[in-house]
Amino acid sequence: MYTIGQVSEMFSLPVSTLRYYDKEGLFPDMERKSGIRQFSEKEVDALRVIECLKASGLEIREIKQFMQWCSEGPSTFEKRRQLFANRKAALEEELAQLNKTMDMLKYKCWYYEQALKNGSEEPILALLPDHLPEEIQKLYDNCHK
Amino acid sequence: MYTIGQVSEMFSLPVSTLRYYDKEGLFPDMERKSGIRQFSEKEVDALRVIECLKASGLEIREIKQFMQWCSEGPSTFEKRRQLFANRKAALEEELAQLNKTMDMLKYKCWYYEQALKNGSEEPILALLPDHLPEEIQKLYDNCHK
DNA sequence: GCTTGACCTGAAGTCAGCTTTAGGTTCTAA
DNA sequence: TTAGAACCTAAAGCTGACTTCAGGTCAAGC
Repeated sequence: MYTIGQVSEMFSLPVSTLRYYDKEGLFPDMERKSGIRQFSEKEVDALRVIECLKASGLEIREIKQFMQWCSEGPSTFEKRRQLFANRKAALEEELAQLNKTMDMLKYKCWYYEQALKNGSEEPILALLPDHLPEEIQKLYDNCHK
Repeated sequence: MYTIGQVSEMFSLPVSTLRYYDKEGLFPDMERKSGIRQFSEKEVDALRVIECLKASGLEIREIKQFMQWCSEGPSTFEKRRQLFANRKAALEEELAQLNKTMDMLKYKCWYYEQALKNGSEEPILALLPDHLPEEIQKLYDNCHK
C-alpha cells in the first residue's frame, strides 16, 4: 500500500494530478482509510496503463470507461481488446504522419545549411521542384505530396 | 492571389482559423485590398510550413517568431537552421516514446486475445514477468523498462 | 497535548488554440 | 441598383487537462 505522496514520487506526477484522476473515476475501486487514499499494486498498475493510453491519445473520459470495464470482469474482454486494437491503428496513422513531418524537418535542416553556405536561398530555390540532390529530393517529395 | 475562402478550401482549414493565424502574426507581410486579405504564393508556402511546425509540436508564438525571422532575410539563416535542428531532435525523442507506447498497445492486444481465448486473465498473469512467448516478451520488456 | 507535515475537499483559475457571436463592409451578378 | 454571398472586426465563449486556493482533518514525533 502506498500513500498519494509515494505514488506521486514513483511516477513523477504532482499529487494534484493523482487526485484529479481519482475524481475523474480512473481508480474505480480504490480504498480509503479514514478518508485517506490507499494506492495498492492494482492502482499502480492502472496508472501505468493510464500513462500508455494517454500517450496513445486517449481522453480521460475514455480511460475512465476502460477502467470501469476492467472492474466489470471477463465479460468486457472483447470491448477492451477492441479499444487497444483501435488505439494501435490510430497510433500507426499518427506515426506515419509524424514520419512525413520528420522528412520535412530534415529537408529544412539541409535547406538552411545550404542557405548558410551560400549566403542566399536563391540557388536552392532554383533546384525546385525536382532537381534537388537525390537523397534530399526523396525527403522533399515525401513531405510535399 | 487567393481569397481567404479559397485558402480555407485548399488546406481544409476553417476561415476562422486562418484569421486567427493572421491575428497571431503568422503572415507578417500579407497584403490587403480595401481591408480584404490577399493570400499570395508566399502565404500559401508559409501555411505549409506552419502545418509542419505545428505537427512537430511548436506553439503558435514560436511559429510567429520563425515567420518574423523569414521576413528579416539572410541574417536569420542560422536561427532558422537551429530551430529546425531542435525540432528534429525533439521529434526523434517523441517518436522513440511513441514506439514504446506502440509496443505496450501490441502487448495489450495480444493479452486480450489470449484472455478471450481462455476466458480468463489468470493463465497470462502466471507468465509474468519473464515467461511470456519470446516475441511478446520483447514487447513487454520494451515498454516496462 | 501540541506542533507540523501530509493528507483531504470543492470551487475557481489557467492555458492553448480555436470557434462563435454580433454587427458591420465589400464584391458580384442579375 | 440591389440582393445576397463572402469578407471584416473585437470580444466573448469553449474544451481538456490540469493547477491553485481556501479552509479543514489526520497522524507521527517531541
